[in-house]
Parts: sequence; structure tokens; C-alpha cells
Amino acid sequence: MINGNKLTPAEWEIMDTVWILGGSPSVRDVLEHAYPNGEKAYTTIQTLMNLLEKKGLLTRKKIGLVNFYTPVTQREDMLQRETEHLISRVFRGSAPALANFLIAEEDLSLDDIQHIKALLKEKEAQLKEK
Amino acid sequence: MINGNKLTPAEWEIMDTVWILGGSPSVRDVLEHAYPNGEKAYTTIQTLMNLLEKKGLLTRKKIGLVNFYTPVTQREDMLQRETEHLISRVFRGSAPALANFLIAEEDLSLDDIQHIKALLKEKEAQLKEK
DNA sequence: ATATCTTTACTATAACATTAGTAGACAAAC
DNA sequence: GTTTGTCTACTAATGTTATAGTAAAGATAT
Repeated sequence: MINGNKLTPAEWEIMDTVWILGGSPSVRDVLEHAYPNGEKAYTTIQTLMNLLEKKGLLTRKKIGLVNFYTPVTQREDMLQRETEHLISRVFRGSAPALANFLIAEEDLSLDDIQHIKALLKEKEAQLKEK
Repeated sequence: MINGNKLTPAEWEIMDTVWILGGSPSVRDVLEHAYPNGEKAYTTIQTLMNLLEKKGLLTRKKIGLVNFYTPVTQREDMLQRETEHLISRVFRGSAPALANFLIAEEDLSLDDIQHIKALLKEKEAQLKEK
């Protein structure tokens, strides 16, 4: 199964670390990057990463003794999935509602606003073109 | 405690129904509105609503035999909380990153874009004023 | 005034998520 | 070549969320 599984918070932390590290990190790589002060046990991370393999989000390849884990999806796919989940659950399915809320309620700098404006202009041109 | 508790999916469904219904619905009101075909048992909703009281999201007042539940917070407060949760967990704490993503990746109509532009202009004026 | 229905309060169970321990395999260090 | 350390595979314990059953209290209908 490619998917259908929502990531739990602990799983997300692992996946995010894998994406940040890039390539095919080992359990120890992830542990050291995400929990440098021993916040979690090695075997905890190991269990989670094997779980993520079972869920189809990581693939695993053993080289010598050690397993190396490769993400199956791009981080962007997850952004999309998580964002759409929020929209459907909390904003009753309306992406514009989230956009409105973001602009109205979250702290954006003038720079941010300029940047968003530019993006909008682009998007607008793109839409009109069709 | 006013809060600190994240809503679980089942809890969110309840809260959302309470907000939609308005006023101070009973367990049965919520059940009938949210699960009109008996998808969940009466006592399940009851348990969840009592849990939500314990968490400080609902208050409860008994009139005669029946408990009526009133939401403590506005729906908007929850939008904020949930949105910020997504931002911190998935967009590494950057609200603009979510905004960019939304505009780039979600389907927005020309109307939506006009609307967002207007909002941005407002926000901008507001920021410059200070 | 008894039978039936609705509601409450309490309890129980099941499913899923989180964390980590243990035994054994292998490599490296001495 | 035995000790030490790292890794895997497996298992276990704990915590949290979700779901609903049961008994008792009060209302309602006959």
C-alpha cells in the first residue's frame, strides 16, 4: 500500500528528520540528529522506523549489519496531505477559508505580505491564461 | 485549566457540532446532528462530552434530568490553535511558508485571489500605520 | 402504580501510539 | 581470541483515544 495512513506526531518527527538529513539515514543518524541529548532510546527510534517501513513511508536496505532507510515520498506530498487534512477537518473543506484566516490572524511581516502578493499575481496570471 | 489540551479527532467532531448547533446542546442534540444514522452510540458521545468538560472546553448545566453543554471557547480560538499546530509541526514554525504553500498548491479561484488580495491590502495598511 | 423510555454516572474493553528492554549476531579493539 | 560495543529482531509495558455496556434514577404513558 502506498498509503492511507496518517502520520502520528512521533512518526512525523522521524520522517521530517529523514527528509532533513536527505539520502538514506540509519537509525543512529536519525537518533543523533533529532534527539541529540538522548531524549529517546535508540530502540524507540528503531521501532518507529520499522513501523514506518511497514506503513510504506520508508524503504529499508541492509548494508552489512546496518539498515538504511529511504523515504518513499517527498516532504511536499506530506505538506499537501497534512494541509488538506486541516482544511477538511477544521475549515470545513475550504482552502480559501484557511488562507483568509492565516492572513487575518497570523503575524505576517510586510515582507511576507509582499512575497505573498507576488505569488498571487503569478497564480492569477496562470489562471487567466487558461 | 483553560487549556493546553489538543483536541483529538473525535473530540473535534463533538466540539464542531456544538459550535454549529449554537447555544447549549444536550448529548442527544449532538448525537442526532453529528451521527443521524446511529454511527456512534449515545453513551460514546456522552463520555466524550463529559471528557470535554473535564478538559475545560465545555461547561455543563443540569436542568431537570438532562445535562446541557456550553462551549467555553469560540470556534475561532480553535482554528487558531489547530492552524498554529500545523505550522509548528509541518511548516517548521513559519506561517508564511504555509501561506506560500496554500497559494502555490491548493486550488484557488480568481475570486478567492481577489478576496485574499483585498485582505492583504488591509493588513498592509494596518501594519504601516503603527 | 406498573411498564417503558430516557438519561446519568460509572465502568469496561479494544484499538492504537509510545517507549524501551532483552537476546543474539557481528565487528573492532586490545 | 576474548572483551566491548553496536546493531537487529523481537517482545513487552505503558499511555492514550475511542467506543460502548450496565445499573439506577427519574419521567411518561397506560
